Amino acid sequence: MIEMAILGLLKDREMHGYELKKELTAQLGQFWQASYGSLYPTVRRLERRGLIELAYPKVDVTRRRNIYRITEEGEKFFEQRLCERAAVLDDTKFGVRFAFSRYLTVDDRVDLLERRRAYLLEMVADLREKLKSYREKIDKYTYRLMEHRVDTTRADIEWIDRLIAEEKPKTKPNG
Amino acid sequence: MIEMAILGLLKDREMHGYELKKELTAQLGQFWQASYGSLYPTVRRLERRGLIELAYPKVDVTRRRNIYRITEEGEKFFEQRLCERAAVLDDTKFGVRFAFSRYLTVDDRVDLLERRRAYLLEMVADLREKLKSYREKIDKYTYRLMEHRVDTTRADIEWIDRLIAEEKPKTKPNG
DNA sequence: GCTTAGATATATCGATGCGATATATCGTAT
DNA sequence: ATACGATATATCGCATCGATATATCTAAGC
Repeated sequence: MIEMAILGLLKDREMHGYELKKELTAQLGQFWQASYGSLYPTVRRLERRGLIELAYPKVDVTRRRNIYRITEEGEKFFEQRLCERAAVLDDTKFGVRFAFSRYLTVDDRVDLLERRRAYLLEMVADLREKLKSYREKIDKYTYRLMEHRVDTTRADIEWIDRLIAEEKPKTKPNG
Repeated sequence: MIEMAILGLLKDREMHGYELKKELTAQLGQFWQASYGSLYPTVRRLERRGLIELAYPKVDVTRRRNIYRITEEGEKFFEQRLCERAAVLDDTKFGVRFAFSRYLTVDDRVDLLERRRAYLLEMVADLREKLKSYREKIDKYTYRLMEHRVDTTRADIEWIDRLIAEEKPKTKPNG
């Protein structure tokens, strides 16, 4: 997912590693702790694969800053992955895709939201079933944690419903 | 964290790997996807360190099931880690600790909840500041994601407040 | 009794990610 | 001058993930 986040940020403008780290923390820090240990190796990997490249090769030697830009191939890769139907849409995967969903068509964005919605509904149903069947068997605090997850997931679904309602009129102007 | 989860489960009763995987998914599946790729190596590591051991060595050869139990050393390790003050109390770290908080004293449990509360309050304050200063600078969907996080985190804090209120009267019987 | 299918059970591979740390330079305040 | 905190890149060892291989057990259908 860090690959996608880096490509998404570089699609906006050229950046160097340290800058990417700051932006990742600021904009997407809710989903994971962007560490140098994953950032720099991933940047290298993307460069090796030709998905990004140095913007001003060797010019900024004095400052030792490596400023990167996304390549055409990188853009293709990014856009393909972005609208790809992922089997599991957990918090991180959904978060990164939604954060860059300005690069999706309205239809694909609504589709993303609806698949996330389905995933969350399934999770709530599973948890509800477990809460019923486990009631006396599991620990009080584990039980509380499951109840809590049901509550917050319901709030998530309501948030998604509002977003879908906002997006949909554009595709199907009717009610 | 999988180490702690495995030790916590084995503190209740003896289990083999496959069973551990099922319990992890059922009880703690909200926090991470317990995969075989992390489960079996972790079990091995815990065995090598003497924190768990085979319950019936070589007896169940026919079924090839390795049934493990926690050792005294494992229990010590588990209890120390459980009440240890972690610098960061993200979802996973808090979740695992809370799920096994029946092994904590009331005071330590309240302390855990209050540290999680402080962590979440800080996160909300950070996000609020970012929402103000970034308003026009960042993308609409990234912005929505941050708003969403603020909302759900507030719900989280309310849940914690209710739990603290439930726990506290036992230590300080007064209001 | 024979075979097939799905659940049970253990294990490992390569890739990815994390936390800590090393190193050096830049900007600026004393 | 120099001392310090922010900027910047990089790597090490370990933990974790997703996919896959392999074998056995169980139950159903013939």
